[in-house]
Amino acid sequence: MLRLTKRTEYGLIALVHMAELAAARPAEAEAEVISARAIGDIFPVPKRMLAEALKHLQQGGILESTRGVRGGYRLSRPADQVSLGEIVSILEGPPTLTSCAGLGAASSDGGCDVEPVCPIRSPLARLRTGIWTLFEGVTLQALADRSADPTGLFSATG
Amino acid sequence: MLRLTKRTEYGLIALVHMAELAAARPAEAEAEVISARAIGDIFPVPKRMLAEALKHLQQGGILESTRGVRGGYRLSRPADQVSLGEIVSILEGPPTLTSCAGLGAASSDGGCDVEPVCPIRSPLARLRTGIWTLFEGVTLQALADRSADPTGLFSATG
DNA sequence: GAAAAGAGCACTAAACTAGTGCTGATTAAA
DNA sequence: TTTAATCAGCACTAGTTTAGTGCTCTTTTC
Repeated sequence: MLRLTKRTEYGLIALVHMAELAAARPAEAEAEVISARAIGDIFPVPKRMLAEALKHLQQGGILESTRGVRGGYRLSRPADQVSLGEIVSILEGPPTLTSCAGLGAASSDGGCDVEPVCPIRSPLARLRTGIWTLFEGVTLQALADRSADPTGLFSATG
Repeated sequence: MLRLTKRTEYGLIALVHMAELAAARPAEAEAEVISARAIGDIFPVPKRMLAEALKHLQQGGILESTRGVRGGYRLSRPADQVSLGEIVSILEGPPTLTSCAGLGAASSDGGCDVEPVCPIRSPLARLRTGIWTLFEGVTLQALADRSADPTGLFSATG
């Protein structure tokens, strides 16, 4: 039912928390690292899964990691330069909607028998683009600003 | 990865096909019924799964069924009065995005330990609304019009 | 009747998800 | 130099979901 995985949820919780910490700091101050353990102590989520998510986010370039005692993670970019699309894409791949509507188009269509006569391929591909656009337009900053509408669809500027 | 199920795909294929048939007919003409077998003969999809999808769509009120020889299904409403949101909602439930962000809000939150301190509940609920709005805004008619943008997000009127 | 078609229930196999176990590498601090 | 905190990597299990099939029953036209 168009659901994000738990790992993505945990990753998002951690990222939003880091963005909130950053917002509470003077803009010039360097971001301090925060360990997976520390985040897991704050939010009652399975610590190992949380660590998995953080690891992936590091590999995806959203987080920087420091190892060893007093190590941890921090955002590698300001929160307003990280999109939800990028986060979700790293943690569970880009939204595909259907098996045949991958971003790369033709490459992933090999296995679909319907493709030559499929009446929904093209419209669903456009719909997927719409969803993707929505995700790309939501920044981590917007997610962390709890009172705001992250999509911008319902605010005055829309 | 935010993917629709196969059953939903098959249901959409059938519905779009019916909408195309309707478009090729004079507006006043009554829609003829088309059997699950006939649709399955046109598109190379598992016939039984297709039948499952059609059955659900009938139960959901989008299709009318006629039993017996020469029976089958037809749209119970014009294609421009059926939204993709309604279709998806019938075939796999409304998009929830996260386990705790159900449409009914509080009722489905019982099992979430994070809820009291969750930093992403509210923003994700708004994002879910955005996706839902997108789905609600796409009509079956728009899906059947292959050259058009079903979301309306990228057309001149947007 | 016979055959075509939908309605309903139950079942299996494969894939995915959530979560855990364990070991290794790196680094600050005692 | 030892210790402990922390990230990094691999593999494994159990539960759930998804895809697809089997079978029977009812309805309706011919």
